Amino acid sequence: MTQLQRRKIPDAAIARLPIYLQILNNLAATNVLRFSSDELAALAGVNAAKVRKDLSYLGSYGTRGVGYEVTYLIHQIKRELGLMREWNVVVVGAGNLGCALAKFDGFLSRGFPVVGIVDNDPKKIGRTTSSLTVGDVGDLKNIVRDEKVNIGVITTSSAAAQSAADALIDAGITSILNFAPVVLATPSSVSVRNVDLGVELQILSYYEQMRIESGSKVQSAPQLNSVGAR
Amino acid sequence: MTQLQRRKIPDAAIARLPIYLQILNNLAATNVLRFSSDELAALAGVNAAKVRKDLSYLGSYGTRGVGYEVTYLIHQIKRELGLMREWNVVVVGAGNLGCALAKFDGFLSRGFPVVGIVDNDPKKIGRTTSSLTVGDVGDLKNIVRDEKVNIGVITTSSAAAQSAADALIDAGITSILNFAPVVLATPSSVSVRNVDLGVELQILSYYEQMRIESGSKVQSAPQLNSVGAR
DNA sequence: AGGGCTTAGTGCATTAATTCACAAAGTCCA
DNA sequence: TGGACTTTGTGAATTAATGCACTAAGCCCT
Repeated sequence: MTQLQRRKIPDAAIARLPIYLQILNNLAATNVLRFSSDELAALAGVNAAKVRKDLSYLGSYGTRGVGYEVTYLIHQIKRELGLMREWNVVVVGAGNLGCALAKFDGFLSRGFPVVGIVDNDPKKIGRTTSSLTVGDVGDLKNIVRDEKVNIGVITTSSAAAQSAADALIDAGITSILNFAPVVLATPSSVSVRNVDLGVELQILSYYEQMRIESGSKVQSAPQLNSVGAR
Repeated sequence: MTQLQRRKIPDAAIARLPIYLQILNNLAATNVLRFSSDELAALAGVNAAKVRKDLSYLGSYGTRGVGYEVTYLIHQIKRELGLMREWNVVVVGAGNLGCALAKFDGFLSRGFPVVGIVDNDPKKIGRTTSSLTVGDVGDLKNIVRDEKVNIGVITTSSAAAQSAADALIDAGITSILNFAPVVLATPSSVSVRNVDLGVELQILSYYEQMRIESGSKVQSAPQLNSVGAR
């Protein structure tokens, strides 16, 4: 039961590491060599103690009185997050959003090349978007095998999302990023993260309304998303 | 200091209400009249006690031994989230993602009509996407005033995101949905929510790597996002 | 060499969120 | 009418996350 599974890093800390990484990459690009927990905290908009605690989960890579080395920490965070390699992505659903994501260079630049895009609509299959041709969702299994896909992105309508998830899981995918506004039923061995743009706006509207009702004396929304299903 | 600001609902609960709402809308569409906390919990993938506690923040709207009424609860959640009205949205950044979002009917259908899209690139200004013409980011102030914009969506490059945020804030916007992978510096009176697709994938990759390393005996990612900045 | 300064690392108190578990309140049917 | 059954609402316990505040370490300057 209690396997060692490396170190147990709290989920909340894991979710912050990518943000630190992004900031450190910026620092590296401007030739900054070192940083302190205070500096990173200011840039990330969090508490300095939290930064130190988060980084301490990676190991003791700082130097007291000095700080942390930018490039070394980048390396350690990438190692921890599994970013020493690329993870191939397939997009299911070739609508507006799916095509935009397939072209989106933010994926490739962060080590997540989109190697395929599929749809179930014969009118869309065969179209070319950037360097990819829309495939048939029925070929998902082959695509996953041949292109060594690790992550599936669902950008179908909500009606089609569950069968898209089923197809991905059937093809052996265990990590899914879901943009459809539905709660997917998946085995617990599969990781799902939901990005529901409507939900985000609705959360904003709650805090916006609070501000309006109480004469703007109200605190603002937490920047965290918490699509708290499952 | 201690103003009554309505009821104080925990942030974590607020973030779940939109998901319940989405599920209840589906139930209503299939003519379901009532539901129990157990049923909603199963559909949302959460614990039943959590559902009851979350709903209890809205008031005591259930009936013991029976459950909750679908349409009545929909009404209450919408009231609480500020969804009894529409909130107008402007998109800053008319790239792939910005244009896809401007067309995205998931915004309008949930009460967030996109009433404008702007860019700073003269080559993009004047183009028409769906029913909108790309405006000049310099006109943001006028657009916000004339179109009664409540929420700004940033889909610029990361380099341009901060100045986009500054322009939105200068125009009087207090709610921002940010897709650029940077931490925005904003006054605390402004609500910012970040959707960073790269971050989501990196979180997935962490759990995917865990599974691979420890022979797939590892729990999966939390479905919540926690872009824990600020 | 040593004292002052800076900053990481962390134990501990606090706060927030979750979950349990049970009493209260209602339905339904004989 | 009454008793079995269902399901809410919520105190209380538990777990997770946060943030304080102090110790330990290393740098720098005289």
